[in-house]
Amino acid sequence: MENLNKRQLQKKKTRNYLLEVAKTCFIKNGFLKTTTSEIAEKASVAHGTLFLHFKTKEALIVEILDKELEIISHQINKITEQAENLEQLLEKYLDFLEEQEDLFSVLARELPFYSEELRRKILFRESVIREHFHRTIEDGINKQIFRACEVSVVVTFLFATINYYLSLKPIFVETGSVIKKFRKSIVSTFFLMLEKEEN
Amino acid sequence: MENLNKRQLQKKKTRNYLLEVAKTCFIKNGFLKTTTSEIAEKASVAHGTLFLHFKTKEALIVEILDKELEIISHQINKITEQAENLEQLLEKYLDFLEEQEDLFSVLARELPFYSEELRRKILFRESVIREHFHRTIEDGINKQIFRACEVSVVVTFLFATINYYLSLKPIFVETGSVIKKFRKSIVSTFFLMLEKEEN
Amino acid sequence: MENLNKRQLQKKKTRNYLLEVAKTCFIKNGFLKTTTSEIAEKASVAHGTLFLHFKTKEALIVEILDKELEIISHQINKITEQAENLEQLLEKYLDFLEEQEDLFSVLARELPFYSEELRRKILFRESVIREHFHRTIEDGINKQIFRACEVSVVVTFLFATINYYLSLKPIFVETGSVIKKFRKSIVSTFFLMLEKEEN
Amino acid sequence: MENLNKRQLQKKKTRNYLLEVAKTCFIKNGFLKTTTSEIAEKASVAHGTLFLHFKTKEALIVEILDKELEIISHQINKITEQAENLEQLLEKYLDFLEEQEDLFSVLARELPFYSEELRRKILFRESVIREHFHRTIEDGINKQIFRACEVSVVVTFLFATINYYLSLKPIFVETGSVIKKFRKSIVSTFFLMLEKEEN
DNA sequence: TATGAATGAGCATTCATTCAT
DNA sequence: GATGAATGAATGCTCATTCAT
Repeated sequence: MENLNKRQLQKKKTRNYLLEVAKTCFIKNGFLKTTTSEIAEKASVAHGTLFLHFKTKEALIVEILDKELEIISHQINKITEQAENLEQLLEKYLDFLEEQEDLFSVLARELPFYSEELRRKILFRESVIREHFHRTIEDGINKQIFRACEVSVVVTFLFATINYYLSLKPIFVETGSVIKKFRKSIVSTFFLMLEKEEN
Repeated sequence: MENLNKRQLQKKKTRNYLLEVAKTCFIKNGFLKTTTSEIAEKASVAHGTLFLHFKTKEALIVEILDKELEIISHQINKITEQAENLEQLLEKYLDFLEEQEDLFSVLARELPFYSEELRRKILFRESVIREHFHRTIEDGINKQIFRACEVSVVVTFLFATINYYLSLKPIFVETGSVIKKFRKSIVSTFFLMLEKEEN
Repeated sequence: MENLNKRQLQKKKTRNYLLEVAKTCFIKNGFLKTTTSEIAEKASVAHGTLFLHFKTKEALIVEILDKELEIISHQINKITEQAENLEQLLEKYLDFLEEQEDLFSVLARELPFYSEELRRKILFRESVIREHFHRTIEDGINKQIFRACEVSVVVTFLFATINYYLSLKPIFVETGSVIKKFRKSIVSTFFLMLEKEEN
Repeated sequence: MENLNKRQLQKKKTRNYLLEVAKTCFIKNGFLKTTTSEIAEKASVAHGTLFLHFKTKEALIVEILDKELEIISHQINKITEQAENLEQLLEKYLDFLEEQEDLFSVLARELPFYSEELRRKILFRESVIREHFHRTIEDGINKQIFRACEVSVVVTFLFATINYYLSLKPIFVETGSVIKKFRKSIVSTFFLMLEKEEN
């Protein structure tokens, strides 16, 4: 019994280590340019071992992103419950992106090149978050705090802009966070689309 | 001497033809997926001939985009000269993008993967039209037609959104133009950031 | 002591179960395409357990076929005892093949790829039934029922033809039995070699 | 012009050399077990060079077999014209097989494992030859030289038997030709199915 | 100058077998 | 005895680039 647990533990440990190493590689060179043998070598396991834990390279990517996206999904859910207004929601979302900025930067760049399935998964997770924004904005419009607008397009403007900064990160900052650098501007400009002039 | 000129002429002709063919391939599949032998074959020249005219695949990409960017520059200048107000400017810019949407779609997708040099060149051309938006908006603010705002960020929101639709074009439309599909929404939402409420 | 016996019993049970499962896999995809991990998975034992019972994949094949050949031998003996003439012998042999056609189809296909040892074993069992055909035909010749001929070659013609239909089974039938489909033709053509013209 | 010819010549030379080396490897180890890198190594060219001349391993196999089968097809056509009777036809066919026995031995063994396409091609060539036999036998029946029979099954008995000896060649002879060894028996037994008793 | 045959490092994936637990 | 994680050599195939002709 204990023996079994030890084994399972060891496997999970290796698996998690591989995920960790792979994530580092992916962040450094992107998913597309990272090779499976590179990951195996950096993790000091045989090349074949990688495929024991993950059926394909694609599956490995999915695993990493699913894990990351789920975390963010959970945390966003918490925030939506806690966040009392749109500004708080946006600020918290930007906090998350900033924390994992290197990963999301790669994602923003490479998304159009992923397989249909992977793209779908990523966009689905994003859409969940988008929906929170959507609802909060609609709420504000109904309460006449925000101006009437095409809500989904407004949300697209926001996500597109974040995506833009992330994907071109190396152009905007030599080191450090792009989100941090443009956070204030993003937030204030975003609210231009929503706030009534007298505010 | 005349012989030499003839040769040079022929060489230039071949070079231009190669650029033309390569552009077609590029638009169809993107530079990353286009192979040098594919271009050579479609141009009916030897594979090696390509490397006689262009030292590397990267150099070929640079050359094509340089040429294309020249044309784009001209057209942008025309647009900026003709447009009498911001709305006209934006509409004409979108007309222009729609005309060459396949090219810009590839560019939007692949930009982050190009070399620093190439990226800089492309972004420089973009900055020309951007600047015109910038000036026109500032004008409007000074004339109190538009609201006060961080002009450069507002412009980034616009370009980021256009970029977003272009880069994910296959997701948004099966066939036809993304720009056409979202033009109205883009324009009206963009002006939300600028127009005073009573307008 | 009793404990040990229990263990040995258990081991034998597992071993037999593995043989059974492996046989199923073998019949479905052939030995060459069947992987050891596939067998282990289907038998719900660890991959390594397979190699505890059978030193190599080859040894496993040998074991399975040995067991199967034993059964076949018994049935062949039954056939030879019951059959009163050549026609009955052939019909009963074809019955037997039809019953286990999937197994014999794989065997016919893969025989040339097995190890010398294994091939010898299989061919030895075949030679038992062959011999019976041989004797029965010789009897017929002596009794002047059949024509004079090289008996062993005539028998080879028969077994080769059966083997041919079995090994190319998927070409001859989409579903169902090849033996059934060609049985009549095989029988009548086989007797062409033996029967006197006036028959 | 001459330069061009030299080039083309060199390419054809390499190609033919690769075919030659590949054929040797295939005869030695079979198509299935021979690897592309093994062929390349033995031919002293880069691994990639193989794929310059032959798109896939399958294409290489097809090429080799097509070449061989075409030769035999042509020669068989000649013989049919020349051969005045079935015996001559069969003897000449066996001559061919004997000449290329090692290759046809591999073919007989591996045919069931080839891709649908390849199998089709091989069986098509064989069917052309079969047809000659078919027609010649039918002729003989009409002329009342041969007995009435299911001609196609009789032909199958012949080809199946040849196939059987070829595929199990290593069992029947340690060295030398199986066809040679069993030629006489095959011929005489085959004619048992056809000849009238008084002949 | 133009050619195009040749290169060879690189890729994701498979699988019988081993061995520490 | 049983496990199953780990191994690593091997596979068919790609493609930007080179260089002898």
